[in-house]
Amino acid sequence: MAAAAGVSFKTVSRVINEETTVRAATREKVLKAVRELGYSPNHNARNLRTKRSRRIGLLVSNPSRFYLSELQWGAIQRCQAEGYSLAVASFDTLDTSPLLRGDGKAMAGLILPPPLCEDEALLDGLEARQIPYVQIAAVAGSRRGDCVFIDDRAAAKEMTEHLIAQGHRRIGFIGSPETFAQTKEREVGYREALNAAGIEREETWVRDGAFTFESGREAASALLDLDRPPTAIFAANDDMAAGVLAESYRRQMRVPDDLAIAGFDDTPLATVMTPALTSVYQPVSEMADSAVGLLLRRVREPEEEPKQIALSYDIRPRATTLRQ
Amino acid sequence: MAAAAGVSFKTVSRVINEETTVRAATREKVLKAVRELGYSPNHNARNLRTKRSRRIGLLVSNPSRFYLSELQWGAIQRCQAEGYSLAVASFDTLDTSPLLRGDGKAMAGLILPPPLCEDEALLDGLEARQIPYVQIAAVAGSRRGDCVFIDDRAAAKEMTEHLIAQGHRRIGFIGSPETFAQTKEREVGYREALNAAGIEREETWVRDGAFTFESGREAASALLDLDRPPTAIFAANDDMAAGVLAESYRRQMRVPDDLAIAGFDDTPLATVMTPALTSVYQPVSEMADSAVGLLLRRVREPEEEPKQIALSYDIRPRATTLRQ
DNA sequence: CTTATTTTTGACAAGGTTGTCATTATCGGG
DNA sequence: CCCGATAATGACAACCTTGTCAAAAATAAG
Repeated sequence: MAAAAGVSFKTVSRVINEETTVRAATREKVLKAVRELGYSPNHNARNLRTKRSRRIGLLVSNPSRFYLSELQWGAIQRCQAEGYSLAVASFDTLDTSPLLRGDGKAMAGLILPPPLCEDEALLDGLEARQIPYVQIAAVAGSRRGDCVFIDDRAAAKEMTEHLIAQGHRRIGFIGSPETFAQTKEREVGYREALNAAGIEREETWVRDGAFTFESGREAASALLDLDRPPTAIFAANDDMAAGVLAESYRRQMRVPDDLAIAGFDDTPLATVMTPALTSVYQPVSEMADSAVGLLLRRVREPEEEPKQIALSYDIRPRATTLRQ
Repeated sequence: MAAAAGVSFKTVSRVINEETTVRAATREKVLKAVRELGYSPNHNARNLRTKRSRRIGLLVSNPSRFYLSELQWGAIQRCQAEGYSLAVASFDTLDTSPLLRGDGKAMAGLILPPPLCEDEALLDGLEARQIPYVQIAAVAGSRRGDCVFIDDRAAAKEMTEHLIAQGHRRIGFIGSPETFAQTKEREVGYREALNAAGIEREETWVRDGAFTFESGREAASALLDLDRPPTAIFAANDDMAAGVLAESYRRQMRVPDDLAIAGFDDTPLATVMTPALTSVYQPVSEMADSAVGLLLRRVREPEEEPKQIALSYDIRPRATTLRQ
């Protein structure tokens, strides 16, 4: 390669790395040879020498989270634009994850979607090894480093307000057990909206689900069996909302007239259901883009203050809450 | 590291690579030091020296393909089990894809889901560069190398037979334009089943869709507007089937009594719809597992004959076709 | 046209690993 | 207990880059 251009391999290196100390004529000569030979630098040798890597890792623990594929797509786009590549790995424990073994610097940084973004032990381990990371959608209390998120509480509050605006006073909520902080935030938003509207909330209106269609259906069944059942149900994700819809069909209730239904996440499911599901849209691929941006910033400026970026959500009212 | 075990770094290398020429006592000594120091080999140095890579690339062009996330999950599991890592990249053209630049051997091999698996130019390029690849779900005519697939034609035939068994004689099909080979295979299976059952098919029963919910709904609308509309509609994917269901709601038809609906792919959507959608299940994560297996085999034995693995599909009859 | 200064280029080492080959340790047999 | 054969280990080079520093070339100044 160097021979083809009639220069030393060091000069080639300089051209590749866009150093300024190369004469224009020489640069042209090298670039021409690069094109003709289809040369491109060896990543392994590069990374070995510089002890840096141009790879970003996306750590996943639960593939069913709908937005992983969209998150990933966004991350890929940005990574490639920046000359990085994206590796995806499933995460078991800090020690067994192959991404964290290797020479530690196998990855320039890691993207941590929930629930990993709230795994204290993992974050500790990463900090100890000085591996940059970005938390995706971590809740307020657990934002330790760079983080990208939406305000789940405000979004849930706004959605509940939407239901209230549709004339509902008895509104059920299907959430999750204590351990899922993000869902708990959504529940808090729901409560806040009811309080703000002066609606006296009954404890029986809130049920725990398990994020699945079936758990949503069961929770809906319990809610609708109440003596004075809710006229609207807000589920903390779309799958559970789909379960609510299924239960309303079973009971031959009309949606939204007998029962209004709202979901959260605005998964592809929402627009494919019949009637279409009112839901909260999150700009997932934008989140991914920002996450990669934060990661690269930290790679370049390791000592900067952590930055936490709130992106804007969007209530998407559809047929399950809008009377015609 | 070598010092800690009291041996040369070469002996450490031998232990790590499980070479047989190390005495048991020495091996133990080294392994102990490895554990204590949390040592693990530097991938870059390794790959640099061996000119091999322990990374597998998953090339994607269209993130909306439902099964990508499941395919990927299966691939990750197998890769990690084999000590490989998985990189995901979006593919534009052969020249611009960063996976193919680099020193060519940046990847041990590539997984090509549709429609990339049928991109002749891409396959040519990979063969020229001697980069191993596996085609996922390529149709019969375009299986050039190692390939993992299901028999789309037989599956569609079987699904159509299921509809016939439910008493349907007028069965519509929503497919795709000529260019989507896999969908065309499904259409052929559908035709075969009708022929085999002695049903005289009418040309108007087949409509082209665009894989989306909305295109499914439109195609269904056209089919149901026919003078003698079909009593069952088989859509070539689940999204379009969901569109058919939406249209049947709009027309206040009862499913499956007035109209039976079948989909293909058995996406998460199928079980979350109401009523649940009859669909064709593909063992996607098993496909991914096999694909990685084929890739590793080719890495080890580059000259072996290409192997083409047909995996078994499964008709999943649900409420959209089963009368109670 | 020469010298001093600055810009551009090249030589060499190093990064952590594996392959090759030489050396050392161990074992079995006399 | 010694010798030869075999098993285990180590020394050194190489993989392809980049960082450092010295050398060469170009430019400016006199």
